[in-house]
This record gives sequence, C-alpha cells and structure tokens, in this order.
Amino acid sequence: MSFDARIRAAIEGDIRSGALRPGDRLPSEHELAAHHGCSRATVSKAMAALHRAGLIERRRKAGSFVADQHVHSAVLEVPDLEQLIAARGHAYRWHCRERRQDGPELHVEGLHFENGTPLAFETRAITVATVPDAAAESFAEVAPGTWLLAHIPWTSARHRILAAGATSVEAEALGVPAGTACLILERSTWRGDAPVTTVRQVFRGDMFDMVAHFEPSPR
Amino acid sequence: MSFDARIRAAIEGDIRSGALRPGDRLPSEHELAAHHGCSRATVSKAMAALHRAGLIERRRKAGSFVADQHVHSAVLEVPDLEQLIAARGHAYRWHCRERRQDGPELHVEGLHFENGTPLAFETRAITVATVPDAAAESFAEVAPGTWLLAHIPWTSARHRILAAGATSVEAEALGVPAGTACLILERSTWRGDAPVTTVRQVFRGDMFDMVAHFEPSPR
DNA sequence: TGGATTATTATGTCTAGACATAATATCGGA
DNA sequence: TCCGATATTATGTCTAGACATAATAATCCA
Repeated sequence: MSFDARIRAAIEGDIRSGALRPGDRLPSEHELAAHHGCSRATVSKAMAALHRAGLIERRRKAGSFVADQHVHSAVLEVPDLEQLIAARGHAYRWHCRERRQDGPELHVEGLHFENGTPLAFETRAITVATVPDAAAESFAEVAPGTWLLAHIPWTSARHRILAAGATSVEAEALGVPAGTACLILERSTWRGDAPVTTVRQVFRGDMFDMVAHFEPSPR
Repeated sequence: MSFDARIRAAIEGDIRSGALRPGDRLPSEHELAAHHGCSRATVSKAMAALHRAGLIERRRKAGSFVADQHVHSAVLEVPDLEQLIAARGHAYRWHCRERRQDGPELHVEGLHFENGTPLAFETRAITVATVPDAAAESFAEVAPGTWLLAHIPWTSARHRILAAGATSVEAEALGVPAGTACLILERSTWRGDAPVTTVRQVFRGDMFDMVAHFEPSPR
C-alpha cells in the first residue's frame, strides 16, 4: 500500500470512527509527514484527495479541518441508452418518428426499444449551428444521442430528473395508459458557450430506474 | 495561471477541438514536461486530473490516450431535506407519524413540510445495532435524516431514483390524488459493512426535481 | 520458426527541498 | 486603546531528481 493511500486511510478512519469530529483541526502537513515518515508532498497529495472527496476543508495558514457531513454527493452515471441496453445484454433498437428542421434547430422524436418493448420516448432539439453535420444525417438508423456522442464532444451538461404522468402522446408511444407515472430525464449539453442539444427522455417507469453510488474514498 | 492548470487546459482544448481524437496517444509525460518547460511531476499531476475527469486513459509503458466519450457521469447532490429547504429560504418542519421498534430495526415514518405544505413522505428503517443512540431518540422534534447526519458518519451509500404513482397512504399524507406521479428516492447507507439506514422518500412531483451538473474540467 | 528471457520505456509513486500566497498573530506608534 | 505594519505559519505549487512497476519490443536459444 502506498504512503498516499495509507495516510488517506488513517485520516478517513479517524473521521469515520469519530476520533476526529467535524470542525476538528488536523495536524499540519509537516507534522503528518514526520509522523508517517514521508515527505510533505505525499501528505499534500493525500490531503488533496480527501478534500476532493469532501472529507476535509483546507485553509491556508489555518490548517486542514474535518468537514461537516452535509450533502450526499453521488456520481450519477447517465449512459447512452444504446450502451446501457447493450450492457444489460438486451437487444436495442431506435425508431425515428419525426425529424424536422425548425429554424436554427433540428427536432428529432423517436423511441428507444429494449428487446422490442419501448423503453423511452425521446424528444430532442439539436442546434445546427453548433453541429453542422447533423443537417445531413437522417437519424433513421442511428439514434441522435449515439450519433452526437461520436461526432461532437461536449464541455458541460445539465441534467434534470423529475417524475410526471405520461401525456397522451407519450403514453401512446410507450404503450402505457395515459397518466402513468414516468421518470423523465432532461439533459442540455453545451460545447463551450454554444448549445449542442437538449433532450427529454420519458421512461417507462416499470422498466427503468437510476442508480447512483457514493463512496467518499477517493481512488 | 499555474502550470498544472495550463497543461490541463491545453490538452482539454486539443480534445474538445478535435485536434486529438479518442484513441489518440498523447505525448509522453517527459515530452510534455519539456514542451511546457516544467517538471514531470507537474505534468503527472495534470494528467491525473484529466484522468479523474474521464478525459484520458493512462497505461504504463504504452502512454496516455484520449478516452472515448461514452458516459455522462454527473455529480448528483442529495442534500438533507432540512438543509435543502433552508437553502431555498423556506420554512422547514418535520412531522413524525409513527415510530416503532421492530426487532433489530427502528421504523420511522413522517412528513417533511416546506412552508407548511408537505413536500415528501418518508419511510425509514434504522439498524439499531449500528446506531445504538437511536433507540433513545423519539424523532418527534428532529427528522431522523438530520439526526443521523449529526450522529453517525457513513462510509458508502446507494441511491435509487424512480418514478411511481402515489399509493393511497402516500397520497393521503401528501395531500395529492392517489396515483399522482411522484419522484421517489431510495437510499441505503452503510458504515463499513454495517447497515445504518434505509430510507424511501416520496416527493410531491410538482414541488421537487433533481438537478445534476457535469463539468469534465477537474477543479 | 516458436517460445522464453531480457531490455526498454512510460507511468506510478516518492523525496527533500524551494518559493508563493494568504491568513493570522504580534508588536510598535499615534 | 486602536490601527497599521510586520512576522509567522500553513497550505499551494513547483523542481529535479529517484526507484518501482508493468507492458511492450527485442533478442537469443532450442
């Protein structure tokens, strides 16, 4: 086990066990280096990792302190649906219901199938100015999400997760009664300041949920 | 701007612009160090950050490569409801509907109010063996989530987010029609291998959604 | 030619310093 | 006593090396 990992484990253990409580000051990096018999750079690396994990706060001159545990911040993986379904070992199919150019935006609407059953109804707008190649793509064969992943890198994204009853259009497309509770994922993606795409995916609630894990230990 | 940040920005820019494509090999750390006029340790730090952000893969002997962009992994903040409502500047209140000891578990059921309106219906099980102090707590005044945050640190958590129609009990508690689409958050928390608590929160869909952001740039 | 050994290479981790920076504590003067 | 200048301290970033480790490439022998 590396010094780095050992120091992190020692401090995290002290925090978890309650030996160090939120607000407590940790020994200085010099002291920790002397105590663990390693250099300060190594201690600093461990402290940076603990800080990233949200376990400690670092303040110049003042020192490092055990952070308040206040938020569960979990890493949510939002995979491309084709990859998700493939990873489940199921058959994936995309069906495009509509594609129309609407001024500066290309609107695409369609369904994602898992083993022949509709899993999600997708409504998407693609900003053609940011993704000029999209104008030449029919999206009949390949889902726009999959195509975009391969054609343009994003720099930031915003996700919104909500629940709502299926509208009549969504319900008909998914083959469920209108008003059925559905998980909805809305995602907007940018490349720098330029908008790339905005997508709304309505999931059949009985076939999909989202899972997020939280492990404070940094890698 | 530090060398670290400058190197990261340069490489990220090359990836975003398409100058470097997924699978491409980056220059070796020695070459990057020479090119940027800094030491290899600094380059290595920048590469570690890019790796954490999922932009590159690193393989010994082989070098570093631009990673495939395949998953949107976003950081989901799951705050304590009391803190969330306080942050919105609204009044928070907890109402305990039931508290009963059921073998090794303490079951608590209640409502979270925002400005006097029920926001979430909570059903929780606390493992008394892991949190012995909980046996002496009534949870009449303080919500179990808030209490647990202050009394026991967790080491890992698993979140599940789904949508479902409100059951008659949930609907009555929340004051919405039965079957109303609700966002549901289920969270299980452990301390090491010991289970701490499992909670299910049913949210009034019209008052709550979850937002997650994704910024690949490491801090 | 095939397979095992050896050399090479790039990352992974670490050291023992250095200077920069920001926040606090202390002290001197008005 | 209050205020401002100064000293101190802990983190933040960096250097120029070092050795470890793992994966590939080259080599040598059967």
